[in-house]
Amino acid sequence: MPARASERPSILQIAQQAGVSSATVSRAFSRPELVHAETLARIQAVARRAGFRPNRIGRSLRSGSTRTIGLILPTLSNPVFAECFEGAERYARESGYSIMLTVTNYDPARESKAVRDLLDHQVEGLLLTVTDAARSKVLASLRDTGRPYVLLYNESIHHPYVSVDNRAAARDMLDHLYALGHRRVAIVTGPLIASDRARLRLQAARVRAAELGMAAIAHWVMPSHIHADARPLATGHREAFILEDTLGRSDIHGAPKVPLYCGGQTQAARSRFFRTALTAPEAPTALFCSNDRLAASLIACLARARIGVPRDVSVCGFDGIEINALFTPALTSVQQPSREIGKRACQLLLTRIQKDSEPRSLSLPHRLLPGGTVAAPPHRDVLFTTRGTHRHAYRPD
Amino acid sequence: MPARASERPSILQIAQQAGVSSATVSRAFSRPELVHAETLARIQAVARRAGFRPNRIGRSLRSGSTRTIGLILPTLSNPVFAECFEGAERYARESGYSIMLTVTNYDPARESKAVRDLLDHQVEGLLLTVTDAARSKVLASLRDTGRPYVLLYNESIHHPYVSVDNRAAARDMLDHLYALGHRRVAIVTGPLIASDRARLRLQAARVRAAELGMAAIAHWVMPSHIHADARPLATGHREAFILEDTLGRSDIHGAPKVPLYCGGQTQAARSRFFRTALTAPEAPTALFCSNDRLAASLIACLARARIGVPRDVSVCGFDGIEINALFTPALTSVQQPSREIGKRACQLLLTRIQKDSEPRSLSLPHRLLPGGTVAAPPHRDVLFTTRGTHRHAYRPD
DNA sequence: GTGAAAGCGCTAACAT
DNA sequence: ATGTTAGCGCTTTCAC
Repeated sequence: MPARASERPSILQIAQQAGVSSATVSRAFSRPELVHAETLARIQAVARRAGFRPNRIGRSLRSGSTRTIGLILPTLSNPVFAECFEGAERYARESGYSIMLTVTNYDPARESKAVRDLLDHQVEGLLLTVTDAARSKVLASLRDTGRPYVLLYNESIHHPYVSVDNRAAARDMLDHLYALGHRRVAIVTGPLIASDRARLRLQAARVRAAELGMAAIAHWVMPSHIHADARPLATGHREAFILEDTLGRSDIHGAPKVPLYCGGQTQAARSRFFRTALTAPEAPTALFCSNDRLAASLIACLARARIGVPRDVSVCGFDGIEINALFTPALTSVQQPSREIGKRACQLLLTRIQKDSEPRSLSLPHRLLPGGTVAAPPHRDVLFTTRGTHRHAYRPD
Repeated sequence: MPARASERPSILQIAQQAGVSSATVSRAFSRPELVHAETLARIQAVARRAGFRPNRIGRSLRSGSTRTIGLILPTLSNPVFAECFEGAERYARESGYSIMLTVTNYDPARESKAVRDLLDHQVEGLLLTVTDAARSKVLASLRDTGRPYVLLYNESIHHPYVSVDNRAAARDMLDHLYALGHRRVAIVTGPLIASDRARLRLQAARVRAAELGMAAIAHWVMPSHIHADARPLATGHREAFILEDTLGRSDIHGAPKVPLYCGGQTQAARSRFFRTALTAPEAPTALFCSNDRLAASLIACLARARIGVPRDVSVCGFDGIEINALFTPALTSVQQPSREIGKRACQLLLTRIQKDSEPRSLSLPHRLLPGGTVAAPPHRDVLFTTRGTHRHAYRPD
């Protein structure tokens, strides 16, 4: 019967009851092979009876090692990060490490505070996704502390990271759209385009569009309340987004940098916007969303405006979360190996912690997952007019 | 410029540089109002320059308080738990507490290990969801330690919890189905029916069906690979599930307790199963799934078998996760306030920690969220035969 | 308002 | 194989 919390025994009481020194009890738990079998058994018996387990705070203070790592993610509502967490957590647990986790909701102030808090807890390393690695003050100071850390999803030339090649992934999606006949594509993001990944993808997509001789890519911004973890757009949003290269170089492509704000606060206003924007002469035939949640929301939004996907417009996302396959039609996306990103980042981090090795980065392969939401562009003259059975309804056809 | 990790200064060096004792530096950080303004400023200046922040391991050891709580969840891939985490984490963070998180994948052995590990880390309390609260050995021993803890989602008469009233929620869904004309309902679960919530809902649904004069509720078990976080069914699955009342009473209702295993490993086998099972004379007209992810998988599965929802069969879930609204048609479900469950549980826990108060439980209100996947039952003679435009396709009608 | 001193629970260096 | 000793970084009396 274990003792109650208030009476939790220390190593000294166990030592006395077992008739040995505290050092021997310590060895019995941390390096049992150094202790005589009989002594070990006696200590274990006493410890079990008393409900004793070594206090890791004491151990951490003395040994200087907490066997704990910190994890900082924007949110867990997005399955991308939830899966990444699970990959990292599993690897950490199997390596004997515990995880302290906090979320930032894409707020740089929270990112800074989280880093400080976790360092105060003496985590041995940090795994984190920041909104914008290039502009993050806290990342620079984290590097200066000498504590190992690895970025998740943020590609950066100044910090170790594990990610996919966002530019290549965006290019692949553009190629896919081009191959199907699309020549006018818009990129759709939430108001959180401060995210460096989204910017990287947008920029690479624009370069690729130019290379392929496609029309310049427009940038549409969805209002925040469609996208759960978004903050409101600042007023004057048309000026709010100066898209820059996250890796520090300037955007060399001459495409328009001013985003177009999509619709207002009401469903009716958004429906009007989409019906107008998608029937204009130079309207995009495909909408490339910066992530899958946004893509799913957008499709629902278009459905309410009676705009069919992919019949009237093609839609694709980014992330390749598992739920995509359960939509009808399945969402076309670029899959990131999120679990693997978490796992490999944790592996890199633990290597750095244990061997004090050089920081390294890793680009993991992405995969284009074709779904049913992207098809050849429709002829303009049948847009919004023809009626018929939808190929992808739930019911038998 | 902060010092590198190896040279991280201690309170003593700061004291020396500031010309005060270590006690004063300590006060400057933990109770600054006790320190003279000038002294405080001097200490802060020195600390900033040296990059000093108090080591929380030292503080925890001395003060006996880590300001950390442990969180144990089955998985974060299910948005129910991800949202719950966010609710708890936010409340904890705003109260000055950090969180150590681990997942168990519904494995009781991992649950036990997680509790031990977190207690070793001297967490001040524990928030956890276990597979089966009534049978959990580790919960009983956790209670004996005297450490505060609150269960999430597990309703239990022996432990404090925050949950919805699972029986009432299941009854409400049965009433909803009944009102629409359904008289034969099957419950569909993953192989993880070891979950006490799912058992509670199944049992309450059976009782309600009897009260309403409906046919006895059958229990279908989906094979594991449809449901991401499931482990394989043991062989002899037909005998594997003896459904018992989680709260300790026996199941008084005489409905069949042996579940029916749905289909095999291939899509073709499952399609065959569903087409047969749903056209039988006494076939269910509605399928009540134990959670929303399962319901979404099932609908996709039925679609592949060319069985329309809700045209040929109605389907509903449990949890009310946000993504439900993005399916077409939207998934009918019972909503649990997951974020609120996390928040309130954390609140209860911190109260217990800070005031050493009595353990209390909380039943939060659920809400039936009608979607498009439940409709009046079809006439048997039109089942699988009529063709036509689906009301809920993405494209305009 | 500040300092001196003790010690939280443990481990590591050294001694035997 | 085990004991002795010192001390990790901090907080907390208790004194002044």
